[in-house]
Parts: sequence; structure tokens; C-alpha cells
Amino acid sequence: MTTALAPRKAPRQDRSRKTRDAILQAAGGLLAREGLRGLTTNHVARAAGISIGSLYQYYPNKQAIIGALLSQSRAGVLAAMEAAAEDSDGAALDAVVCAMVRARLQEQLRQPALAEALARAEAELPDDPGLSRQRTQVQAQVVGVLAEYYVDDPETAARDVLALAEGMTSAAVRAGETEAAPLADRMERAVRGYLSALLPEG
Amino acid sequence: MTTALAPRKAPRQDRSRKTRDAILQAAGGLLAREGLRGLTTNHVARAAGISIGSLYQYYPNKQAIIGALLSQSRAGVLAAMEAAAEDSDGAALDAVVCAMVRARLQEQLRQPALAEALARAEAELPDDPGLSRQRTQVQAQVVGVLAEYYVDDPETAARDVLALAEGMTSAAVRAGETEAAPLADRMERAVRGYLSALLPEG
Amino acid sequence: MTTALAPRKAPRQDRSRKTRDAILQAAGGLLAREGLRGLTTNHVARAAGISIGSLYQYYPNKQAIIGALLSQSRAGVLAAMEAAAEDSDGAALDAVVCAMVRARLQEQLRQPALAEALARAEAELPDDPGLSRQRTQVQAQVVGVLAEYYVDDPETAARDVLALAEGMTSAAVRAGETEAAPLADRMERAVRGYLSALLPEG
Amino acid sequence: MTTALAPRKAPRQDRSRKTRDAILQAAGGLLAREGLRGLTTNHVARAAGISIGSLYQYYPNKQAIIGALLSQSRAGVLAAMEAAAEDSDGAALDAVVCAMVRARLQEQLRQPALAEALARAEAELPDDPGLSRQRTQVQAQVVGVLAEYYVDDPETAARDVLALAEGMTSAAVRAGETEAAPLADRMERAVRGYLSALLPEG
DNA sequence: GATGAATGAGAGTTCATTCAT
DNA sequence: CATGAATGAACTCTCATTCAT
Repeated sequence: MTTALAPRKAPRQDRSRKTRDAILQAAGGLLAREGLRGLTTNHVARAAGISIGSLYQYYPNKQAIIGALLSQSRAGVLAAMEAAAEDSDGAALDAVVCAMVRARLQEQLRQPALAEALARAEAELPDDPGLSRQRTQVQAQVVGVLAEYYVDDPETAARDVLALAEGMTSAAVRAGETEAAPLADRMERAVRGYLSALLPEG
Repeated sequence: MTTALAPRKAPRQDRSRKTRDAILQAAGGLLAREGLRGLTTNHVARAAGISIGSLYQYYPNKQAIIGALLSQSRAGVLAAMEAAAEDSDGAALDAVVCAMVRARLQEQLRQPALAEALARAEAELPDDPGLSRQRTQVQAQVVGVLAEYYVDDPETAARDVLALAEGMTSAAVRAGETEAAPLADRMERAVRGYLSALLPEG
Repeated sequence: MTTALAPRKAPRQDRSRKTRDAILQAAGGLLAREGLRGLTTNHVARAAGISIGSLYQYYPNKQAIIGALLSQSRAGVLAAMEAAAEDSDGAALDAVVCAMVRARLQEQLRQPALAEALARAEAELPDDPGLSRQRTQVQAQVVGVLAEYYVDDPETAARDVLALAEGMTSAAVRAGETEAAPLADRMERAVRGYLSALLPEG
Repeated sequence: MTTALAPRKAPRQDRSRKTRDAILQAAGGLLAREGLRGLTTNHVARAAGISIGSLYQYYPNKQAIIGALLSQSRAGVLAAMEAAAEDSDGAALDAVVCAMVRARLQEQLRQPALAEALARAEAELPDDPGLSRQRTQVQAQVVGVLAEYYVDDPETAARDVLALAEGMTSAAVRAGETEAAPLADRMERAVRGYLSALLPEG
């Protein structure tokens, strides 16, 4: 309601909910398989088994569909990270951060191609308060942990850690890796190394 | 060599070379300023001060222009990394790697927006032998150093190091950082941490 | 009577009548505020507080709604002119005609924007016997008065008088005039001038 | 260049000029025959014998085409009125005004249906400085003459005269009149009547 | 009867690419 | 070789209308 990317109608009825989901499902598949260039509203509608008119009943424009996809994906990441943080409550700083990063990785590897494409697509999207908030929340999750240990610029540290993890994941996926465990281990080395210098005695 | 992305004619004559450069210059500026969506062949031609017909005399299609831009950028990175490697010849392993990563960062920060856009654009480009080779060469540069010290999978290690550096750079740029030094220092921490576990005694 | 523009059901029941009125009310408001381009059946239904399905229960298509609006407006004009004619019964020819023209003006100024938009919309409507008859009746009203005084082509004279009045009104409205009196006076000058030449001695 | 309705490229070459003219010609015909609803950019392009892409090389959007048509028509009217004013230089006030109104009528009757449709279309057009100026100039033409004789609000008088003439013309055309002379005579009666009351002794 | 999700023809517009000059 | 007018497939999006519930 408040933003240009907001969906058009809330899925109150069951049929509506299904149609909305079908649209996102179809759009996600298309985006993963064909990239941004292959994601056209007509293709999405056809793949979702609905008419183009119906598609526009649920999303005001193409960007809103991408936004919804992104939001969905982010919500999954956020939830996974929250769960990981809770599970490792009480552990050492770097252990908690690594658990979160692992969780994030696992989420991303569920649909690697889609995650990749979404990351690229985000740059072409207009600023949206909802998406911004989600982005902030993901980072805040890490900031929260870091802030318990040192004062100095936890925002930057959180950004760095998440970014290096994302970079490594993306490259690994492109190189054909599909298993999470080995990649996670390597990521941990970088994360721990990064963090060790920040801690009072490491 | 005779691929879809190869330029149409060798720049033997001086005027040809200049026109080609003007096209790339214009395309790069447009891509950096307006993103992929703003990069149209007609705009490029106008910005380059030539006709659309002439543009197609030098590049067979739009993707070839993006490919050339990418190639140019990669060549710069490669050269910078080679120079850094030579300069730090004889230093410790991690010192050499860090020097290369720093060099890469510096190159990328010369035109941060362009580098970002190119990275995104690459994913939509068809596979091209020329670009693949360059990508390999960059990685090989790091592999060469790593291989002197340990046997185990230097390719993956090189990929990881480059990827985490790229991820951090990209996030930093998006967050508005413009200075190279602080970012380089943070990157070094991650790189050293990652590598330390690989070395016999670190 | 059974034309394409005829409403679908006779408003025998009270609820029906109310719904029909609500539709016209909503359509009129929309047409006045947003013009023909803003008048969509879905908007009308929402503004009328009913579903799009119900709207089509009362009017077979969009043009029928515009037709009804036009008919309603014409009926108002016709009634006003009849009343004016009766009130000025026995007065001089030009006085009677002027009274009618004044009445018409007053009607039109009750919803100037709507009247304007309707006039434009009429041209895009298909021919409809009902509307044609009303148009004729308005003109006949004037013809009736004129015919009492001279034979020569009272139809044309009536048309001319009404048309010049409509033209002046429309231009005045567009120029921002809202008061009826001054405009009515100016209109009278033109009407009297036009008629004077037709009378035996004026 | 300054407005949204401005054409895209100046017709320097001969071929260009022809294409531009063909577009306006086709659009005018379509508008006259089918009304605003029948005027689609694809139809215009087909009727003009060009591709839709070419059409958009000359006009940035559909409204610009309508604007150009309107401008063309207005320019004709303006020229005709100027000529009439010069021809009747030195004559009495009402004679000059009537000459101008006659000229206007003649212009409008050259393509009656088009003139009608254009008048309706103008209401849907966004404000455009160029068109506004032309509109002003037409009125100014009459104001200039009126101002020589009396001070009181020549703008309103000019507007009234032009509006009543336009109203009568439009109604006459719709009624099937095609000859200018009789209509012009009737118009003169109204105009003289209107003006007579404004003159000192008339 | 009322509802509103669904439809799909068709609108306006863009842009990579060609080719006559 | 350079030019730029011309092309047209393809895109995003609208809206009058239908019909299962």
C-alpha cells in the first residue's frame, strides 16, 4: 500500500492465494533459468497458467514481482539466521557469527540460481522501504551479536562478513559447487580470520 | 577468437582504433551512469559522436560491446595484479596474495559503478572463450603463488580469495565507501585468516 | 427502445432504482473529475459501492452508462426549458427564446465539467434512437416558439440559437467563469441580434 | 524541444519531410473518420504506409501527433484570419470582425470532421505552451480589432464571438450543412447583434 | 441477484539491427 | 566507409467484459 512495489491485493480467498503463489513460483523459475532478460510478464503469466490480466491484478508491475521474490527470499534468510542465532546462544562470538553465516549459505543453496539472479536484479529495482528494512534486518542480526563484544563499528564488520560470505557463495555456485559443508568450512576460515583481529585478545 | 563477441575488424588503422575507443568510452560511461537498462546502442553511438551504422561497423552487436568493456576491465586487473606480484616477489605467501588483492581492489575502485554494472552484465552474456580465458588468467595468477606453498586445491583457494575480496568491495561500494586503504586492511584480515589455516604452521 | 444503449432492467423495485442512481452518480462524478479517459467501468463500480458484476446487471456496457448520463442531463435541460417557456408565456418572441436559453445555461452550470465532458463523449457514442429523440425535443421546444412568428426554417434558427449558446457557455466555463448572470446577458445580445433580422420589423 | 508534445526530429532531408507529412495526413484522416477512439498509433502507421518504429522517430507519443495536427489546423485558421483582417482594413468594426469569423469558418469547413474531432481531442491533451500560444494568438487577433473601439473587456468579447461562431459551425456540420455562405450569413447576424450593444451608438 | 477473480485483445512504446543513400 | 531513416518483434500494461461461485 505504501510503496510502488507493494502487491495489489491481499490474498484473502484461497483461490487468490494460490494464484499469487503460482505467479511467484513461475517468476522464480524463469528468473533462475533464463535470467533477468528472460523474465517477461507474459512469460510469467503463461508459466503460471494464468492470463496476463490476472497477473496484473496481483502485482502492479513487473518490478513488484521481482520485489516480492526478493522479499520472500530475504524472509527465508532472516528466519534461518534467527534460528541459528538462537540455537547457538551462549557460544563464543565467532561461533555464533559462523552459525549465522552457515544458515545463510544453506538458505541460498536451496535455489542457487535464483538467489544469484535476484542479487543481480536488486540493483535495477527502485528504492523500496520494505526491501530496505529487510536488508537492514539481516545486517542487524549480525550487528546485534558483534555489538556485545566490541564497540568499534559493528555495522561495517557485519557488512564485511556477510559480503565475503555472499561473494564466496556466488563464486562457488558459478564454479559448480553444490555441497554446502566444504564451502561452509572455507567460509568459516575467512570469517574467523576477519573477526580475530577485532577481538581484544583474539 | 572468431566468436560472436569478437570485434569486427582489427584496429590497424589509427582512426579505427580511436573510434573503437570512443565507443567503449561512451558505453562505459553510460553503463556506469545509467545501468544496463540505460545502455542502448543508439545512445552509445550518439555519446560516441558517431552514427548507429558506424557503431555496427566496429561491433557486431550490443553484447560484443559489453564483452569488450569487460575484457578491457579484466585486462587492467590482470596487469595490476601481475605488477603487484612482481613488486612483492620474495615476500611471504600471504603478503604476495594480499598485494595482488589490493591491486585488484585499486583497479576496481577507479570506476566503481562501471565495475559493478559489468559484473552484473556478465551473467547475462553468452559464454565466450575470450572472456573465459581472461577469467582463468586472473585466477591463475593467484594459483601460481599458492601452488608454491601447498598442493591441496589451489584453484579453489584462489577462487575463494578473489571472490571474498570482490564481495566485500562490492558491498563497500554500495554502502558508499570510496577510500581504498581501510577497506584493503579489512580485506587483508579475511584473506590472511583464510590462508593461515592452509599453511603448514601459518 | 430495445437499443444497445437501453438500460437492462426497468427500475421497478426500489433497490434497483437506487443502485442505478448510484452508478450514474459515480459515473458522473468520475467523468467530471477525470474526463473520458478516467471513466472505467471498474472505477465506476467501486465508486458506486457495488461490484463490477452488478454494474453489468444494470447496464449492458459502458456506452449505455454514458448514454444514460447524457439522457439524464438532457431531461433536466428539457424540463428547465419547458418551465421557462411556460413562465414567459405571452411575452415577446425574443423574450421567450432568451428565457429558454437562460434556463438551459443554468442547467449546464450546475455541473459544468460534467456537461462539457458529456458533450465530448456524445460524439464517440453510436447513434441511439432514444438520445436522438431527446435532442430533437430540445430543439423542438425552440422551434415551437419560433414557428408562431415566421415560417422560414425555424429548425435551423433553433439549432443556431442553441448552438451559439452552447458554444459561448463552453468557452466561458473553460475560461473559468462561474457566474451565470453576466454570461446570460452577453448571450442574450447575440440571440436577440440573430433573431431581430428574422422578424418582420424586429 | 521544450515541451512534451514537441516533434522529435526536424525534417531536414526530403524523405523525412515526406514521412512526417504522411503521418499527419494519415492521422488526420483516421481522426476525422473514426474519431479519437479509432486513432491508434499502429493504425496511423499502417495508414501512413510506414512502420510503427518510424512513427515514433518523428513523434515521441500519440499526443504529440494530435498536438501537431491541432497546431497545423490552428496555424491555418490564424493565417486566414490575418489575411481577412488585412483585406478589410479600414472597414467598420463589425465588418472586420465578421470578415475574420467568415475566414475562420471557411478554414474549418475545409475538413469539417477533422476540425470537430480536434476540438474534442484538445480537452484530453496536456497543457502545452505552443498550443496555448496559438490559442491566444487567434483570440488576440480579434481583441486587436475590438480594442480600437472600446476599452471594456475586449478579451471576453473576442472569446464570445469566436465561441458562438464555433458552436454554430459545429452544430451546422453535424446537421449536414456543407455550404459556407448561408451559415456565414446567419453567423453574422449573431455577431453583429452581439457587438452592436457594445458600440457607443452602434 | 451479487460478487470479484479471471480473461485476453489490443493499446502505446522501445530498441537492436539493417540497408539504401 | 559513414550515415541515419526505417524496421518490426517484443515488451509492459489496461480495461471492458464474462462467468463460476
